[in-house]
This record gives sequence, C-alpha cells and structure tokens, in this order.
Amino acid sequence: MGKLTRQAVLEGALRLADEEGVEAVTIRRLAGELQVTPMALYWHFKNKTELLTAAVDHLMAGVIADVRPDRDWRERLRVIVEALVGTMRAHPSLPALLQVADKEQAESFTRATEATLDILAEAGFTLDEGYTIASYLLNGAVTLVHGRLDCRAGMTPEKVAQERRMHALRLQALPPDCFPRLVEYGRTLEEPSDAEEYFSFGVDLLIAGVEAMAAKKAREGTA
Amino acid sequence: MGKLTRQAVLEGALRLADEEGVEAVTIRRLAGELQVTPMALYWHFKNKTELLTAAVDHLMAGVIADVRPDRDWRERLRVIVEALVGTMRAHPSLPALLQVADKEQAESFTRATEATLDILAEAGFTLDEGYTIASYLLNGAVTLVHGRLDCRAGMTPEKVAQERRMHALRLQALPPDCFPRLVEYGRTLEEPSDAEEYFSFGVDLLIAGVEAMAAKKAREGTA
DNA sequence: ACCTGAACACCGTTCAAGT
DNA sequence: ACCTGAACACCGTTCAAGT
Repeated sequence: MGKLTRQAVLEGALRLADEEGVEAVTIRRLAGELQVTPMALYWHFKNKTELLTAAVDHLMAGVIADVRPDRDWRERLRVIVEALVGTMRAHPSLPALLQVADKEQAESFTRATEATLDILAEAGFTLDEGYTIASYLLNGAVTLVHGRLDCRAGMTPEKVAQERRMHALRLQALPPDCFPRLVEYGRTLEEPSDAEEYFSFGVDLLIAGVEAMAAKKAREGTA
Repeated sequence: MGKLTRQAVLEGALRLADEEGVEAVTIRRLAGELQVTPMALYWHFKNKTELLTAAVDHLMAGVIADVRPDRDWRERLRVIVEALVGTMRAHPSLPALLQVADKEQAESFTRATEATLDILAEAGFTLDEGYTIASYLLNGAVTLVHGRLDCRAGMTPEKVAQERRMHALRLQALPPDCFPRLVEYGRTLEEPSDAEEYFSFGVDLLIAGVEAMAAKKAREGTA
C-alpha cells in the first residue's frame, strides 16, 4: 500500500470531519480509516491539536484569495465575509473546527485577520475595536452557517427534512399562551426556506452593525 | 455525611465549571468531588447531557427577570442583551455551556428566545428573521464575553496579565511587513484595557446591526 | 429509593522497540 | 525515517447487585 503522508492524514481528517462531524475525528478512528495504528499519526503531527490547526489552516487558505485594495472598505469587508461564509458552506466542518482548534496558530487565519484589521482601520476603527469586530464577524458567520441544517456535517436532504419536521413539532407542542411566537414559528418551519435569502439577510445583518458603528464614530469625530 | 441531592450535583457541576472550565466537568471528576461513585450521579440525572442542560437552565433563569412591555423595542432589546452579557460575566462557564449543552431543552432559554422574538416582531421582523437575529445576539454575546480573558473560567488577575503579555509578544513577533496591523495591535495589548468600555462597544455593535436592519425594512415597507 | 462494583467500549498520549 | 505493541490515565454508560 502507498505509505502514509502528512497530507493523506490531513485529507482523511477533513473527509471524516465533513462527513461525520469533527467529533468523529479521533486519532484512533482516523488511524483505522487510514489502515495504520493510532501511533503512526504521531509521526506526522505532534498531537491532535496540531492536526486540527492544520485542518483550519488548509480550509481558511481560500478566504483571502481576492483582495482588491482599490475598492471602498464596505465592499472589501463584504467580500471577505462572503468568502468566509462561502468557505464554510463548502466545508461543513469548518465552523466546528474553528471552535475547537487553536485557530490563532493557523497562518491563513492570521492573514485573514490582518486583512480584516486593515479594512476596519480604513473604516476609522481603532485596532482594539477592529479586533473585536473581526471576531464578531467570524463568529457571526459561524453562527449563520451553523443555523442551517443543510450546512451541517453529513446531512442528506432527507435527514434535513426530517430534522425540520421534528423541530417544527417540538415548537408547536409548546403551550401557546406562554410561547405564542415560538409556536407560530414552528408552523412556518414546515415549509422549506431559501438558503440564499437566509445568508443574504445574515451577511447584511453582520455588515450593518459594522457600518452603523463606523457612521457613529464618524459623527462623533466631526462633532 | 448529608446525602446526595439533584441540587447538590448541579451546584457541584456549576462550581467546577466556573472554577476550572466546562471540560473539567466529567461525571467521574464530579463524583469524586462529591465523594460518591460516578454511577451515583445517574440516579439524579439521566446522563451528562441532561446535567449540562440543567446547568444552562439554572444560569439562564436570571436573564428574563425584568421585562418592561411598555418600553420601546430598542430599549427592551438592549435590556435583554445586557442581562445576557451580565449573566455571562457573572458565570464564566455559561458561554462554554451554551456551546456544548442542548440549550433548546432548557426552559429558561426557551423563555428568553420567546421574549426576544416578541421584541423583534414589534420591530417589524418576520419570525424567520427574528429567529436568526436571536441566535446572532446570543452568539454575539458569547463571543464578546469569550474575548475577555478576565471573564474566563478560573482566571486570577495574575494569570490574565501573564496571558496578555504572552499574546502581545506572539503578535509582535510576526513579520511586520506581512502583518503590520497585528504587530501594532500587539503593542497596544501591553497596557490593560477597560472592560466596561469593551462591553459597551460590543453591545452597541450587536444592537446597531439589528436597528439598521429594522430601519432598512421600514424604508422598504413604506417605499 | 438511592447507591456501589464490575465491566464495556471508547479516548489521547508516551515510550521502548522494531524495520 | 517511519511505524508498531503495550501500557497509562483518562472518558461516559449499562447492568446487576446491594442496603
């Protein structure tokens, strides 16, 4: 058989994560898939943390592909947030990986942060504020993708539909006098919702917060 | 010795979580602290998931204490977000608990969601949008609190200062031509930052997004 | 009703040994 | 250089048995 490489381990981990969720990525399980003993992986990665960091690094590499410094900061910010959301939609494991892995050690993540800080500095924010906003945007994107069942690891259309029905039923079973909004929401949950519409609203929401704060700072600055 | 109660288990779990982080809350570890065998806990809780859900339920109970239906929706929304942030600051384990526990099963969490949906419906959002915004606000609050080292489990002022210095050094060690913003941010990180200012900015940011989207909807509605 | 003991099927990781 | 075997110190959980 072809011998084990660092890349083969990484690919195996990503496949496992995308198909069955990050919690399925255990050293022992992964070793089983790759037909080696668990300890073989330790030759290629110092420990599990380093493996997950490498996975994040690999997936985040695509996020800062297209930077256009000539554009307005609003446009540049939107491009980077949409790249982030797009990458997460393509790789269902990324949101969870960003939560468990030591992302600050991933170079591609650091590059994306630098790019975001640069955009936000141009918008008039301090570096402190920029750093807060950068993690607000990152976690906002994570939250958005996480909120879509069809963007979760190993989800077939049938499973999505079934989970939706279950969720709808649970909400409709609540006492309507205490939870009128949730019961009503449970009813709307029976018909499928459009992903593009959802993400469009979500990204607008994230960006709107930043733009409003920038406008506020500009007002205070000139006052 | 006094015998084990459901409440004693819950209190032990919360203490452990606040002092050493949720990852320290294992059935075996907790049983050790309570001077019983691991299996004793299974009499009071069906499984670990149920324990963590109960913990979330207990901590979230304070969040919807003061609802003032006579006020403007903006004010009501701010009150609930600030209650959320305040509760998390008081209980360092809550952000992590909300990520790992099955929060939808916690009644107090459901009540807070209902209250938020109600406020957002008044603001002109659909239930779908309201649900998206509610999780945006929740995770935004989690992100904010998580970003403060001094709000993490088991952090003494000394540890905070030391972690800050380490972070500052790591950033300043980056190549300045590639990462000018991060290097600069590393320098600002050497002097302590004000928590109140940070949270004030953060909550404003979260609310600003919602208000901007509400204004946009109002414009489109009358147009 | 409330708790224990023993067992099962998992983890990540170290360390000495093999080729 | 690259991998294995055995061992250690952990997990959550089940199930039969004790009081």
